[in-house]
Order: sequence, then C-alpha cells, then structure tokens
Amino acid sequence: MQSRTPAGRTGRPRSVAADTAILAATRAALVELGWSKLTLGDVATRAGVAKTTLYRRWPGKNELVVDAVAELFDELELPDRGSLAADIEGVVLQFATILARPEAKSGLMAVLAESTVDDALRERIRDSIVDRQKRLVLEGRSRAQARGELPPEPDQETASKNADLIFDVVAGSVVHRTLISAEQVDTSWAQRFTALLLGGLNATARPTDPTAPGTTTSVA
Amino acid sequence: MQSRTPAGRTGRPRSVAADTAILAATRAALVELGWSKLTLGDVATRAGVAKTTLYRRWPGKNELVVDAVAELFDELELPDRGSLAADIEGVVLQFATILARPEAKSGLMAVLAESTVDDALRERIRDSIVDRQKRLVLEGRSRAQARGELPPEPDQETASKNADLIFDVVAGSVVHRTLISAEQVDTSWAQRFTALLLGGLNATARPTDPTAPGTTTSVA
DNA sequence: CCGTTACGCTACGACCCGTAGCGAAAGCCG
DNA sequence: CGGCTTTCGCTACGGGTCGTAGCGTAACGG
Repeated sequence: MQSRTPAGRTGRPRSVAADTAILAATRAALVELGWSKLTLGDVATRAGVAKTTLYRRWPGKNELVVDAVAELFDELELPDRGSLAADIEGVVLQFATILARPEAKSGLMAVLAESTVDDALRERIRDSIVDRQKRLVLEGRSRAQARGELPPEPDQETASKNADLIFDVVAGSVVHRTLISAEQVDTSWAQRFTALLLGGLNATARPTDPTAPGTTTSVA
Repeated sequence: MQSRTPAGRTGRPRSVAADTAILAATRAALVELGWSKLTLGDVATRAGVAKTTLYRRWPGKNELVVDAVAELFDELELPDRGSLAADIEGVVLQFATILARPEAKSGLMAVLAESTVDDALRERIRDSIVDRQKRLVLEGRSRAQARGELPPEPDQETASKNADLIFDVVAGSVVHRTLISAEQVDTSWAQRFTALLLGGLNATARPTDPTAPGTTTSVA
C-alpha cells in the first residue's frame, strides 16, 4: 500500500476509496480474464477511475496485482485449537480456502513468475505475502513446544532451518495440491497430510524411542 | 510437439530444425526477458525464423512455452539407489536442479497461472509435464514395497490417494523452496526433507509399534 | 483567498498482436 | 523431368494496449 498520505502534507489528499475500488477491480478482472489478458485500462474503468490515477499509485501491473492479492491473505490467523495436529489441520484448511479463489490462483502464480526476473518484485511479495504466512509456522511451533508436544530447539541456527523446512512443506504441499494437481483440499486431505507431517516430526524428534523426548536430529 | 508430419504426406515437410531452434529461442528469451516481456516476434527473430512459421505450429504464447519448458523435464529419471531414502533424496535433488534454471522458473509458473483460466492449457501441462513427474512417485513406491520398506496398499482407492498426497508433498515442497522461498535445494536440505517424509511414512504405516508392519491408516 | 496536490479527461507515439497475401523453396510421384 | 502440394520467408495491415503529457477542475490546509 503506497497511498499513505505523509503526515504533514499539503494539497488534496488521495482518495482511499479509489484505492480499495482499484484493488477490488483488479481481483475481479483477474477472475474474469486472468493475468495475461488483464489490462490496466480495463481495471481503471471497472474501478470508475481514470487510468492516470492508477499509474500515480502503482508503477505497473506486477505491483498492483501483488497488493490486490496480498489483501486476500489478511484473514490468515492461527487460533489455538488445543493441539499441534488441530493447529496444522486448521491452518492448512484456512490457507487452502484462500488459494481456492480464482483471483488468488491466477494472480499469485503470475507475480511469482515475474518475480524470477525482478528482484524488487520478489522482495515486495516476500514482505506482503510470504512472511505473513511464515509467522503462522513459528507461532504454531512455539505453542506446541509450550504444550510439550515438540522438544525445544538446540540452537538458533537449526531452529531457523527447521522452521524454513516445515514452512516449505506445509505451504508447498497445499499450493501444489491446489494449483498444480488442481484438486480440492478438503478435510480428508488435510487430516491425511497432518498425520504424515506429524509422524515425520515425531519420528525425527524421537528417532529411537517413541515415548522419550528427542535428543538427536530434531526437525520440529 | 505438433510438428509430426502425418506419415503418408505430400508437399514440403516441416523443418525439425526450426522446431528445436524455436523452442531453444523461447527458453533463451524466458531467461532474459521473463514471461510478460517475451514477444513471439522476438522469439522468431532469435530462432532465425519468420513469425508466420511460428504461428503455423503453435496457437499462442502459452502453448509454446509449455512445450519449451516440458523439454527441460525430459531428463527426469529414477535410478535405483538401493533404498527408499536414497531414491527420495535423489529425485528431490534432480527435480530441484531443473527447477533452479531460470527458464524453468519463469516459464512454468507463468503457464500455471494461465492454466487457472484455460482448461485446455491445464490439460496440456498435465500431460506433458506433471504426469511425467508423478510416475516417479509411483515407481519409487513400488520399488520400496518390493524391498519391504513400505507395506502394500490395502486397496486401489487409498493407493491412488496416497500417491497423490506424496506427490503433492514432494513436488510441492521442492517447488516452494525453490520458487517462493527462493533458496537453494542443496544436499543438506534434501537430507532433512527426506528424513521428515520418511519418518512420516513409517509413523503412519506403523502407528504404534515401530518394528511391526502397519495395520491401520497407511499413507505410504 | 492561495498554494498545493490529486483527479478526470483527452490525445499521442510506440509497440505487439495475429492474419493475409505473395513468390520461392523443398519435398513426393508419375 | 515436370507437375503437385505444402512449407518457407517476407511484407503489410488494422486493432489493441502501453505509458506519458498536458490541461482544466476539485479538494484540502494555512
């Protein structure tokens, strides 16, 4: 969001209504047209806004879509469901619900494609979308450790590495199932996935004895 | 590939050299320009071919890029490395090596984005790219079952579901790590991932006793 | 009221798209 | 060899989108 009017500012302020209208129009256009056929002129018309107004706020299609899609992930939360298994299952279903929306699919994948040749865009995506998801993993882990479901991390180094691994596995699996396999993430799948992941966490945390707390290569 | 000359055909045959040149030029353009700035006229020029020749073979940018990217996955194989762990680690590293190439990143993600609003394109991607990857999962499983590392499947239904799950987890994790986290899949990561997945497979196959063969909800 | 900034509108050159039409080239076959 | 067929390279075209510039008007603060 770059529409923030710098505090001590003179002149006519930017219309916040225009911002929200443009982002909503962008998502609507993504649903109907997809990425490649989406045109900024069309978005401006849908939003009831002049094309020049749009260009004053966003440098191009890429950045606009990033912001439009990022808003979809605002609703991501991690309510405490009492157990690690329930937490994982809950966040998987929540994440999948957002990804199931057509504007999320086409918009997110497209900007990710562009980010492979545009470093600034990659950083923008990371800040406004990816990092927000990653926090859920960190929060879920600390909760599980507080419950005694997972052993504490030996050091900062492996703690970070493990969180990265879990994040890639959880988010990656859901994304692949939804966008590439193009099949629904329902409760059944979420349960099966959770069982698999949880089994892996327990196994690596307690490599020999299933009841003793882990001592060697922990992945949790 | 639609350049196959129908057997009993008269007239001048299509140049196979043109096909390979066009696909190579497409990949080169993907590296330098990315998806959105890639133009068919530019590809034709790079390939030393007239623009009309390109349009005679591919209906548009989407289909062309699918074929160009699909060739990258031709080298995917699953050599028998002796154990399930080694097989998983091997295929993960192999898959990651291909995905690390910039033309694979930008091209694959872009056509996946388009496929969310183009069913024909989705099917094309599935046939020429995704299904080929999936076969590695099926092959790895049957090998592991032959070795006795995994229990046999109870029925066709769950066998299929389990393969789908494993495929989404393996491919999804690697894709997410490479394209979204934008970090390298090195040997260390592959080993950690394999340990996690293998632990999950063993845990769900043998829910209570780590030494007895699984009897309940198998996920392998 | 005045300075400043945002807005809507119009117009513009530049670029890419996808197609049509042409003559020449490269095969097959009698 | 002389036809027949299909592909090739080339040129040209209308149509659409891009991103910007310029202008007059609207909205806010001092």
